[in-house]
Amino acid sequence: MEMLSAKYNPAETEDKWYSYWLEHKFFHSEPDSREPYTIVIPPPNVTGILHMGHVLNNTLNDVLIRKARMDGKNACWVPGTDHASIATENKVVAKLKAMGISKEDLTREEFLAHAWQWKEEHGGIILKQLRKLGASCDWDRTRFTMEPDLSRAVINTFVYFYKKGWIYKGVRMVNWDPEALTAVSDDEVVHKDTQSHFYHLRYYVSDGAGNPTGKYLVIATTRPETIMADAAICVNPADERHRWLRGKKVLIPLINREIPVIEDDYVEMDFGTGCLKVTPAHDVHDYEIGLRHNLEVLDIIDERGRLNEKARILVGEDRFVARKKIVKMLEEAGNLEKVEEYTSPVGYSERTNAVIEPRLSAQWFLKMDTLAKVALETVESGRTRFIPEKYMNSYRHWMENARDWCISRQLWWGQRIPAYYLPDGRYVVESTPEAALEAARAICPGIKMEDLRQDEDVLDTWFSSWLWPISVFDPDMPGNPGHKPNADLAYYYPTNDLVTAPDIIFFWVARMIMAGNEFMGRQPFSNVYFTGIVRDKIGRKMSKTLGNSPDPLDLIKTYGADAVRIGMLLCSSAGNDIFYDETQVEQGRNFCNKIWNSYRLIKGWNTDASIAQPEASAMAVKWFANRLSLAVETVEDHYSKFRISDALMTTYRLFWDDFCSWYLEIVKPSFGEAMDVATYEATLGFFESLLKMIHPVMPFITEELWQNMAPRKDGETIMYAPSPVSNGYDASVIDAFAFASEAVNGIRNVRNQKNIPPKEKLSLVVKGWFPMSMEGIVKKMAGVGKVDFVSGDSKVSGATFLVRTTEITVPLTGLVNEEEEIAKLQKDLEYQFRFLEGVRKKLSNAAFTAHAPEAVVANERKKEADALSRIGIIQKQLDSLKNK
RNA sequence: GGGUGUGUAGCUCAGUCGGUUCAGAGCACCUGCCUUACAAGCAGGGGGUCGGCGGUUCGAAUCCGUCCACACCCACCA
Repeated sequence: MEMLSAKYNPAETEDKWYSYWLEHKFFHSEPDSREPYTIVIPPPNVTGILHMGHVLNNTLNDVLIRKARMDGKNACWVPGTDHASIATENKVVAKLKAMGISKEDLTREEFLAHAWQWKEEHGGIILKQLRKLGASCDWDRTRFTMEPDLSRAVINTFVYFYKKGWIYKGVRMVNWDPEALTAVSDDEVVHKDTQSHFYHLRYYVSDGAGNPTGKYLVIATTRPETIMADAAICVNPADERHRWLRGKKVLIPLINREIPVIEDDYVEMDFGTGCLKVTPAHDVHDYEIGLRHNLEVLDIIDERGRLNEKARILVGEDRFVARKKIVKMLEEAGNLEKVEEYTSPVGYSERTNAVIEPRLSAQWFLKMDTLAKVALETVESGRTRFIPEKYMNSYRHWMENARDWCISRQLWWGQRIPAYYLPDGRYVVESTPEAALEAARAICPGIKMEDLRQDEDVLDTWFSSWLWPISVFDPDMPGNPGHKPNADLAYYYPTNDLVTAPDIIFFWVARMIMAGNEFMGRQPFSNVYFTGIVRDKIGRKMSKTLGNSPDPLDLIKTYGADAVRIGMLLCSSAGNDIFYDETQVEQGRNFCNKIWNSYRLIKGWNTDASIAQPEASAMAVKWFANRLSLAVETVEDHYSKFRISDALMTTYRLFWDDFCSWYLEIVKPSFGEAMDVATYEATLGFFESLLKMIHPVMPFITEELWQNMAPRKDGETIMYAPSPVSNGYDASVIDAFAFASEAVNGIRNVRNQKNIPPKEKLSLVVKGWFPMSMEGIVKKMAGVGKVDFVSGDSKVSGATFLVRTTEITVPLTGLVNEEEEIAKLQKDLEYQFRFLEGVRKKLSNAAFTAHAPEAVVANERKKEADALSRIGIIQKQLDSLKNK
């Protein structure tokens, strides 16, 4: 074989192996007799592009799915995209605007044609990008939430709930986005403290004939532009200050419309002036007061946030412009008493950042009570587990307070609500126009198709994505009349793990649990792993506007996909935000290089059957076999608890420290010499096990080396090589090696301090316990030629150090500075005395020996004995140095 | 305003049941090395009052209280 380059080159290998995997359909899954392991991707927006959050999420997904595959499960990762109605419609509107086309000038059909074209151009880019990351999705199963199949699932679901009586239409105060021209759900409103003003306005008491008397009351409002819609002034019935107003009428400034003064407990006496203007059409709470007092609802703001003709003044002005103007008018009219600076929470649209306008409109709602109750129970019973568990609390709070879900959106991009109106205003809900016509004829014989008008609204995007774990397998959705059993659904559902960000716990996770329970009678996934939010290294969220988000594809190009995956995983403990730092990707790249070069070393070795296995090598093989088993157990434990970064770190250190720095250095033959066959084969075996352990996190380099290290047939892959298993381990071997490595460190330390070149052989005098099996290893790793084991009374001089209670001396006549040696020993002695003092204090405490468990006390006694023994040794050394 | 969570080395984090020579890891840093796999490397090293205070206990990074700082979620004081 050709010489491998000194540096790993990811670009060359990644495309090659990804194509190989695709070619052999290694990612594809079909139901069979194996245990299934299923993940559905959190579908990214169809027109989105890959950002660091996706990298994190999909790396974790890929690690889990690859691990499961190597564990022998039938692993299926279903990819796909979300039509993201508001986000996508906004993008299309913006694009059309740039082309000089306004949405209003288009018919619904024309607009949708543009939208679909946009989708064809940009849709799925993100899925292609995921391939660069190594994501092993079953691409044959790729889904899109607005494809015909999944749309059918959505419509059927709507009809299902409507017929169940859980979907209803109602006029409600909704969160209106005047830019997107649609209602949005409560969850899509972001409250931000906003600097504004508190205007104190005089309302004069009417004389009964619509003329102002000299008396007035004062209200405080942040929205003076809505006074024309006032229906009453409200005071608290217990408020003495305003008793005189009872039964009076007052006049709205500027327009002089007469409104009553009413009383309601809602009004806080100590806030503002104690007088509240009630504007039922433009405030949720005012609307409720209006209902209680039977007040007129006067809507003076249009869908774009402009005053309409009902306002009588400032008609056509934007609400914020109108606010400025009306303040001036009020001031001139003498109605403005004062203006205060004021900060209050204001709702903004998550999508457009427009200030939300509370607005009355007819919307469709889905009842949440039963769905939420069952969904809460699913998580509380542990059928779905949250990792980390802390999200349980907010989940419970939300589920216990879930309000009915406003599922209609005044958009075109999405599934159109299957409600069909008759000319008389009645409507029917059916999954197809034909069925609707039939239903309509039942209540209105002779009606024709062209008489029916379908509802203009579409459904909230989440009303399709909540079906995702079911609909990707069976778009017909169980629960509907005539539904046939579906083999895929039966096999893959419920899915195992869901990896997602915590900010969509209510939008998506909770609702999938609801749909899963409703249609399947059980949870859609067993575990939900919440990732953190990816931030830059100084803690800011990654965003386009800040420009602090690297392009993942650039990173992959520079460092390689494996390195990017490692960089992401290194800093990702579950549930904590991720502070992304490019140095972590560098660390990943360095690790790739380390793996690469260790392989170059092994590959360069020649074997010679006539060479006997050196003792040190035999011991190293024995030790590493044990060490490997221990690590496998640790890693498995980490995976079982979703501690992915810990699993990675354990593997990383096993490879770098134990395998490269210790094992390979021990078995490495001198330059130009051959190696014995037994060691060589054991080494290859270890290396393969290590590659398999690393593969889920670094798929490309491990496939490359695995393919290279032995002849492989076409169609073979490390992807399906079984995960290494533990054969159990002998703790005494691992401990003996640990002792040996401490001894080696001590000797190297002496070498460093005395400036002894590495090639110069040292001799060693050992007093005390020493694992004889490790002698060869110590000799090789520390450059030691001769070891003398002597009794405790022997006098030795040189550089001395302790390993546990064993005294090891490097005899160095000439090189040892006795002053320094004495100072060092004295310092050590002091430490030992302090330590002993602490231990004895504990032991002399009667309460301690009485209360503490036997094992703890015994351990303290051992500590005492060890300390005494070490003190004895050090003192003897000091004596011999001083008496010279 | 209410709730939840976090605070351990310069940075990112682990630390399970209160007790192992427990104060750890990785990175960064310092010193010495271009030693024939790897300078993207090797060998060695320094560094923390476990956010503050108080309590429980024989014993506290760990449990309780309180305060401080930060983060997130929820929320109608017009």
